[in-house]
Amino acid sequence: MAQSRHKEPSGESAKDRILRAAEGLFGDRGFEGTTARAVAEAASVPVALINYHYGSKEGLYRAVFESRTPAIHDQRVVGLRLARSEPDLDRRVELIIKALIVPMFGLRDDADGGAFGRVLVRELSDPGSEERGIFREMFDPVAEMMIAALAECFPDWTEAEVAWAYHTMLGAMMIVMIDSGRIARLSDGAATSEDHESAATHIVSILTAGLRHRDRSQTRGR
Amino acid sequence: MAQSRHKEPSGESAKDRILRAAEGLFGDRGFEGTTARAVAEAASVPVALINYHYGSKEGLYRAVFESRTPAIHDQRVVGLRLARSEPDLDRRVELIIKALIVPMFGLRDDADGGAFGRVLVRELSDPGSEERGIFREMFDPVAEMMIAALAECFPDWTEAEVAWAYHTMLGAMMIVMIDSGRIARLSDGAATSEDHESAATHIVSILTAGLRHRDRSQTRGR
DNA sequence: ATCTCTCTTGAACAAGCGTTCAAGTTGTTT
DNA sequence: AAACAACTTGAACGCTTGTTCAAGAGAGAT
Repeated sequence: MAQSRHKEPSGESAKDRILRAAEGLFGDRGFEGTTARAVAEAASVPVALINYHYGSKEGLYRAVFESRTPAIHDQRVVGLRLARSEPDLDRRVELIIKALIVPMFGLRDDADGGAFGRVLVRELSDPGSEERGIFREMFDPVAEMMIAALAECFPDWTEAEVAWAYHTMLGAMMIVMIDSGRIARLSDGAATSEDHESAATHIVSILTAGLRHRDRSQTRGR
Repeated sequence: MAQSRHKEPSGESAKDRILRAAEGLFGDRGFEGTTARAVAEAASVPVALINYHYGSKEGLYRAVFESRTPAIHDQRVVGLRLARSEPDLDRRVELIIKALIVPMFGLRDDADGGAFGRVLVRELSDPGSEERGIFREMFDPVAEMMIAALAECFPDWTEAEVAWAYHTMLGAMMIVMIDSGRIARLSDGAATSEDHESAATHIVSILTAGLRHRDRSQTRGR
């Protein structure tokens, strides 16, 4: 039996319920805005259980990342391997962009509901993130792989050009992850971040064209 | 005399010192992560003065937006008017993108140090933002103008295509505003968000090409 | 039945939170 | 000089925060 020795009436351990509740609340209210008691109530457990299982509030926060990151990492690596097997460089660019974006948007399908995406962007927005080192540990390795793959597509680009290409992609992805209705409001419902499939199609098409056809006369050699 | 009737030994009133300190702290630690006492200490005033001048912590938060938004708004409107006077639609696109991005990056030059940019992205990431309505009040009107200007450049595009073009631009801008060193780290210093002029050049060139040359076969008529 | 180990519980802790209040200061007006 | 209004101050308020603690519950091993 993979689970603990205790009974699991609802099919989910208290420890897991805490993690799932925490993910949702960290996404909605941020790390500081989320109280241990709110997590406990959402998970239907006493507050003390959080510290028993995760040591501290920050321990719980890290656990949320550790629970979601590996799947995203793996999907990106697979997507990147697929992209590298495409000999046509123009089509390979599109596959690289998809390898970055699709695993992230896929989360919105899960029970997750996009909560982890919001947690992630919040962590990226926080200058204190550098101290915690979550991104350095969990995301920088894949990021370097993606940048390297991009550099192979454009052998004559400068390092800065490749770097900004990657971060432009990242930024475009971010806005879908954090949107909570403004995109739909501004477009009268014509576009919505909840339809991630459509969002991915639009963004990928713009980014792909942007990388393929960018004017380098101002940026080359800087 | 534009100032209060009291003496201004340091050339800046206590009320302004509070506002400036608050902007920095809200940017670094977020709304919930910033304590009234930290703001008071940074501004060298007693805590009580915050509530006297701004009513509450949230009142101070709104005041930060009210102090920065008008200048950005005006610069964007001017940039947009300039863009509309450009008859060549291909070149007009680039001017519209610059009208969005340049006023925002310009803040990094000021004593501001990019703090307001971080406050802004944090507010956008917060689902509670919809209740507060800061974006609806202060940013949606210009956003609608920019989307309309974009639609004029591409008369055959669907509403969704225009909407996603705008939000892709917005996302790319965001990542520069919130970066606190990761871009430089991942590129070994070849790219840095502190050099906003270079950042703007790179991002504008990618976005301009992305809008001009995007493949619409997947998005047209959806 | 007893022991042991893991998990769970409610109560308590000190520290910090945003806000309020009455008293004091300062420059202007009467 | 007395009254006034705007601003500043330090202390205090009630409340919430993350964390700790000792006691209890439940299942497998002896």
